[in-house]
Amino acid sequence: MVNWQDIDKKWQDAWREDQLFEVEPDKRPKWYVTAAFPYVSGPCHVGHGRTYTIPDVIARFKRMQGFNVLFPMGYHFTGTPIVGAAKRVASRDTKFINVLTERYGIPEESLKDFENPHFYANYFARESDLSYRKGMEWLGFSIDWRRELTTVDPHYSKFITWQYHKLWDAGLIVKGKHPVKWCTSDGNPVTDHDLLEGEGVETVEFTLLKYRLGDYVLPAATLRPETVFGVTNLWLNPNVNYVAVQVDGESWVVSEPAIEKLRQQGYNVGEAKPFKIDFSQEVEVPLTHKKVPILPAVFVDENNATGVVGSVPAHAPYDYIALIEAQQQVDLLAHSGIDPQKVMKLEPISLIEVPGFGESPAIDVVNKMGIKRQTDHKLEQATAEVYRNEFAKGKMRSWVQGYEDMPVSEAKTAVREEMLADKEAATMYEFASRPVTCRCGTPVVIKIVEDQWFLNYADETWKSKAKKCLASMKLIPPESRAQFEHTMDWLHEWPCTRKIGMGTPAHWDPGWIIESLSDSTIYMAYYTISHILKTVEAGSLNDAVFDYVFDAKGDAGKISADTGIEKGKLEQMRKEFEYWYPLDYRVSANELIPNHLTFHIFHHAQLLPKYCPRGIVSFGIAILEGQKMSSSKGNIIAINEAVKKYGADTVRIYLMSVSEPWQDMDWKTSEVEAMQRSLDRFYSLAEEIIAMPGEGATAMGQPERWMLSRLQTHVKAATEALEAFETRRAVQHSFFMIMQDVRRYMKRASTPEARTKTLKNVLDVWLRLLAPFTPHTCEELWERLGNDNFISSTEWPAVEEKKIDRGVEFSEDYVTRVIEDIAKIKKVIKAKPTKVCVYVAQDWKWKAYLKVMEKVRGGKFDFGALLKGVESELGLRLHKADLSKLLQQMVASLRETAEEKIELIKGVKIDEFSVLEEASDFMRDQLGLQVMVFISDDQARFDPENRAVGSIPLRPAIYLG
RNA sequence: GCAGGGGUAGCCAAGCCAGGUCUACGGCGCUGGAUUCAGGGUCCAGUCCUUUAGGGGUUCGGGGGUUCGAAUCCCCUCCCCUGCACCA
Repeated sequence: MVNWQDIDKKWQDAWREDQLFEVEPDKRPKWYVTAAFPYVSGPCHVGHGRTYTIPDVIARFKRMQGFNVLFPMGYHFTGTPIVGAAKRVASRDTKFINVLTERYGIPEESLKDFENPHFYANYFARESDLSYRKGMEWLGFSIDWRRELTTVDPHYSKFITWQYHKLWDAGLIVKGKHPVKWCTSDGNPVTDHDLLEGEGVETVEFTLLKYRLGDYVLPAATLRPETVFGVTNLWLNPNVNYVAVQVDGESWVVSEPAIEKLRQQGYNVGEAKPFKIDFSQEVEVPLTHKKVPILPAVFVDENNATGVVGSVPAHAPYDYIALIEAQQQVDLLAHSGIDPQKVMKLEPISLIEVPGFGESPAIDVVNKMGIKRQTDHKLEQATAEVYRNEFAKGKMRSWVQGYEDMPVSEAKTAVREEMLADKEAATMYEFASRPVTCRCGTPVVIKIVEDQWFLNYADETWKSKAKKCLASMKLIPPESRAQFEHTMDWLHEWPCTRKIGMGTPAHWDPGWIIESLSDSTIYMAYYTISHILKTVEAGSLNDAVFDYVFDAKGDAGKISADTGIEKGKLEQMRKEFEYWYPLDYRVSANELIPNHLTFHIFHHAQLLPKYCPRGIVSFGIAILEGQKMSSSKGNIIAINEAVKKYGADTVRIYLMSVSEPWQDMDWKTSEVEAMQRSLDRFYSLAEEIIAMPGEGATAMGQPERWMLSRLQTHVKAATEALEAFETRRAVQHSFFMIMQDVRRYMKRASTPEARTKTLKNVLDVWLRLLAPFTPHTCEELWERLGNDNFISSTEWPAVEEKKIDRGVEFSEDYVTRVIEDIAKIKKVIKAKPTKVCVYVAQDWKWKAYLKVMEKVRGGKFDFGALLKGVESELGLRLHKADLSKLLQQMVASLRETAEEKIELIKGVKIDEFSVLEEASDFMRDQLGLQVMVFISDDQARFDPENRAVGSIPLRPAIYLG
């Protein structure tokens, strides 16, 4: 058994002592990669391990290719979750405390410290065994730790201040209103983490259509303002208490719960008085100015928006059903003073035309689903179906004045805007589903925050710069480009400040803090100078310093005099930045494409326009035994546990081989254990090879040429794979496939001397191919192989094209195929054979075969002509029937053969007899049978059942006896 | 709804862009055998059905089409996952 932990430590120490990964600009070409720094709200687990192993593997690969590689790391402290977690500790949230104490082993008595967000963050950033720093060190990452940063470092804040000065000056920061989830009891915005129920619920924007009743306004909430043309009546719930209330100088009638919502959303709301609904009255529809009745309906929910609903039965299943019900019980309605005549006269008014539906989509769907009552839950589904189809495929009917034939998707905003402009409508936000409740138990409302600061990603000039940058970038996987493009088109103002959390205050309005997705867009540039900044007083940093470093503005001497920073340091920083930038690859999760990764491009395009990033790799998510990982619930495997149990290299190579970076990754313990055993086996095999005596020069036989050809095939494939970040494919070739080939070769080698020489040759290349994945193991074996340098800084194996021998590989495949055929027959027959005779096709059959090849490739051909041609050209005296049968077999087999392979067969001109002769010992070992090889027309052959006549090229006849 | 991704044998998963070498890489699991053999490890073999001579049949979400030939190309359809903003 190998002691992985000892090997890990030995080499991690050696790399550190040698400062192998602490890099400075030099003559070599540079290669710069960063991964999104972790948000340090919990332990470093195997999901993070995967995220950071990918750049490390590529960094190691590039380093071996001769690049000067920079791979830095930092920690994200900014934002609310860390503060939120600290708060949960302070409030002694039982569930959360249990995770911390029981799952993460934090002693009860130190919980007090965790109430401090800084302590909390630091604990998981670098202090504890669960920390990112330790996890990354234990995995052997080739990080330049001198450049480590956190986003609350005073130096970093200076950098962010510079960044936002530039954005401010460019006019890209704007002020506006913004809806947030708000707890009226805490008086604070709430994040999803703060919710008791209603996590992930979306906010929808209702249009309030102002129906008029004398001096009163009944604001009916709708998501579909364009249907105002089809209104037949208004719905109010007779069981709901409505109130009259002054709203922005008008008298609105709404349900009671709506009052507070309107107030939070910036309306000037006065005193509320009870309002008695008089169902005998009629209201005036906005825009169309039609008079319509008010009818009672129980489906109207007082908690949804205003509790007032307009009725469009032709296009809303709820409205249609409610209307039918009303018409079925007009007598009852009469008690409320409603004129039955009027109700009976109401008819759905269709205003939208949808292909595939009749006059009224709502009626179609209701009938199809067999819905009879307004309390039927299927109405939800029916509504969704109608809305979806009308929005996607519908257009306004030609009678709708001003919107004739307009697609519904356009009419929706157009009608809304017209009505808003005429003050016939207003806006109200509401949750898409309820209830939404704060942890404190209070219902959450939507508040419109005034004075919110936004980054104006809608700015067309900025957008086009970003798009130009994107167009020049390499994206992995390529499919992500569509997503980036879509995001760029759709992105508009992004709220860039927060009231709570750690971070850098906004210089223009210090009550606000730059939020976390806005202070992490160009920190890759900061890494290039981070280690030098650490030797400088944060207080001495100003915009001029950063302008000089990042934009070559100003004079180093003058800046030095103004700030007291040594001129040499300023120049060194400028040099570092120029050398390392632009960034070669940014690696991050694909869920960050809609924000962080796109922001990264935007900010570079604006602030460092000469240094557009060159590429982005987007990862899939990580799951654990099929379950979503969650730090706050403790459903994770910490790096620290994994490394202790399996060793760094098993974890690394497992993470890299289980799926490609952009696919989802599932950590499965049983497979990790299998991986560890494989690595164990590899280690013993390597030791065995190293211990093989001597290395005398010797002739290379067919098996040796095959082995070296296969090796080169794998070198080539692995190199191509790593260039494209395909870690899984690279491991498949570098580890598993070479292993398979070596195993076969060891049984096949022509002489012990050739075997030793070949295997040592293979091992030398093999270790280098594996070094990016399993660097500790490879260093150890590299040393044992007698090398005195680090494998981490040795050369990546070059592809030796001339050793790739497709002919040899084809011959070996042929041997394998023959063995398989014999084994198949052996399995199927009853008797227990002791020997096998193999009869390979004689010369004339090959000639005929090549001839068939010519004919078959074109598709249809004249078989009779072929038969005649072969017969006369080769001067054969066979029975026509026999020849015909053979040729037909050849045709059938060639028909199924790919063009490429046919070319190979023609090129190789394999000598079946000598190939099988040479391999006969191997065949004997594999089959447990004595093996004899004959050419089919050999008169002296042993052939008791006259099988040889049936041989065709590449498909020898076989006799078992 | 919008955008993106995906459905492959017991499970995970490759192949699909550039149609034939695909019963379909690899791994896990399972079965059998070997091993100075502890039911562990390692090694070998097998793992859709069927077959006493290398054969045959049925498979790649469902349906249809193109082709001598389709997991791979085209059309339709069903289902699943992710993101959609103040959450990093």
